[in-house]
Amino acid sequence: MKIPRAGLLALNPEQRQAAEQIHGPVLILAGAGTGKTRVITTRIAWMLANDIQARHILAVTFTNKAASEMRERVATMVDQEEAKLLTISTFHSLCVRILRESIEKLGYKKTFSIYTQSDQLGLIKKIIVRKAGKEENLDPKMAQMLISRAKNRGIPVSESEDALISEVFRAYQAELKVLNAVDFDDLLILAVRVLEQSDEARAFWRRRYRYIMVDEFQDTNRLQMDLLRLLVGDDQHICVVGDDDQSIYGWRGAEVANILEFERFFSNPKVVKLEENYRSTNAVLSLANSLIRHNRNRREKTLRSSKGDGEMPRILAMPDAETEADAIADEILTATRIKNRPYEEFAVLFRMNTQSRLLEEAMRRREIPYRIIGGQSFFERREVKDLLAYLSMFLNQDDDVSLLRVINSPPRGIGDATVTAATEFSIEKNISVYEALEDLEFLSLLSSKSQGAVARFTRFVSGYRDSALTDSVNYGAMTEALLKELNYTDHLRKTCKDPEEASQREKNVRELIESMYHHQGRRPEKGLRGFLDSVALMQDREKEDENPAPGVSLITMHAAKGLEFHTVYIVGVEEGVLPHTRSVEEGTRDEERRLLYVGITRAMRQLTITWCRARRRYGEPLPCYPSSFLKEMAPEWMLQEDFEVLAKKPATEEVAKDYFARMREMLGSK
DNA sequence: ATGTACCTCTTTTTT
DNA sequence: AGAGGTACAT
Repeated sequence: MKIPRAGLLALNPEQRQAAEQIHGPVLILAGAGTGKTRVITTRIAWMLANDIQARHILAVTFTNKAASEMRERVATMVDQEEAKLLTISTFHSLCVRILRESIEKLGYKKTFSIYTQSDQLGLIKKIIVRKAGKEENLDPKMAQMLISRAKNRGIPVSESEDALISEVFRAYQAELKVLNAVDFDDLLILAVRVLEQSDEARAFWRRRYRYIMVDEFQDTNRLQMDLLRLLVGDDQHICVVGDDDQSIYGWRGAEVANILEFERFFSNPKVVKLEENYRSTNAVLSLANSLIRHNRNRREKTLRSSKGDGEMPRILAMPDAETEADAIADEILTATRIKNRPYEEFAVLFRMNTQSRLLEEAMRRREIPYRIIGGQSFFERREVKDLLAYLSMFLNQDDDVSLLRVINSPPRGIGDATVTAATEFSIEKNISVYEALEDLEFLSLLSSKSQGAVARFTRFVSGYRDSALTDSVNYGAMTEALLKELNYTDHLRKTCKDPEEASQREKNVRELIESMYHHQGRRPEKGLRGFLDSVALMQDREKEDENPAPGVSLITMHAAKGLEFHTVYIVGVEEGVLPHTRSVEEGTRDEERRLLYVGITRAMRQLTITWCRARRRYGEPLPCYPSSFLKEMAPEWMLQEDFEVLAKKPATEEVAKDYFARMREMLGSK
């Protein structure tokens, strides 16, 4: 009881109001940097102090990272044992939890596999080839996007515009069911369906979660809203926290309407606005406010802070992206050397991942440590995916995608011809590929050499299957045995160009196994299945509880949401990049504006926005122009400069002093 | 069955 | 400029 009181006292009046309102629908409009996480965690503590049972509280986030952060923050405020009983989870893991319990009501098997984006893409590619041959130039990524969009909107197949895509869609969905697999969208769709169709399931889950909180509510899509409405009981204890100005996932189906028209879904909510910003200077906030004002259709908010005006944000024109990267890297190097500032205080934000390459090179040349957030996820690496596919195949024998991935990697004499034959046989007989491989009729079609190879493979798989299916299996040790049997290290050395790559991949394998032991130790009850589930849902680029590498952050504006840095550079703010050409075409300029707004509000004290006069595209140089957003922002809160002019200007006294100080330090440190 | 050389096409953001 | 896929050679 003491602790939550103290927690409440640390809040401003609006925050406190938000935290104390624990009954009925509540909408908290939390501007950037207004202490929203603190409000949520205090609110949870307050609920517990008011004798609401921990097991009845559910907090939903979008990312694993947000969930674990919240878990940690709550743990510092409340009793440890109670904290363990709280459910703090992402939408997707919540759905997995519901489905592992109740999916059989929908005629699915409980052992279903979860297909990640890349599994999904692989399957779609295969179906396109099968349905359309290669003549049809149907982009699999495009198909994937359309399918996902249709699924999220709940549009039946026939209504999709394109006939071919709708055929692919139908085939894809049927195939998933045969494979006993679900994709990310299915997790939500099926969870909603279970709750809709089964009174028993709905009652069960409503009884379980009586108080629900949702973070980053502006990012919820239709399905997530459906899920919430089904989960929220008659007493309507739901509290959502979000900021419509930071809604940047519209392209993934997020509906700003969920927050803009919250009253439509839950009547008479208590609405609290948080506008006191604890992160940035007034200069940064004024710039941000002046930009976001240009969006229509939003809940009016004006951020303010008591930090003073601070340093003037700069808008810097650069000749090209190479110079841009070099100039920023130089400046960071100087600041760290002279002012002794840690690299962690700096971040460079960009619109597209491809922009990170030049920055990385610039950092590397100067030996500036950096971390790229985003990029290829650990679990998407080839060697990691391979091993996970083996495990998934052991667990779900209908999982053809995993089987086909590993059937000849490492090579074991089962070639394309055999694989194609097995696939065709399985389709014809309506059985899984694995069953086809065991089928005597199928085997009789093969040469005796292939027969031997296939028989060796099925014997190998069945050798692991039984132990994989045992709940208490030590899967870390099992995987190590598997590695040895596969001679996987040799395989890596053979298939990698240079030994350096091979050793990096070996390291990744090692790390995967470590994370298995780790998971085994922490959640022993969940078994191998639980491990694979959490891995599939870990699209998060940072691995579980990995201590982040120190250094300058190189990060997309999307991935930067929720983070803050003393000094922020936003690069490539050009018409066509931000706003991106495609967004302009699609009529989503407002969302691009919000994206820049998110970028700006990451800065605590120093902000620099740069744009280039030229940029390479497909290797060709292309002239560029400053983003129209730059003209929308308050000129009195920005310093507009041209890097080329600046570079030629004779050094001012202070700059010269800095320079000599830097030289001295560099010489002295050697 | 495996490896290599070209050729294509690409660029948004990701739970 | 780079990745990924295809065609062809070994």
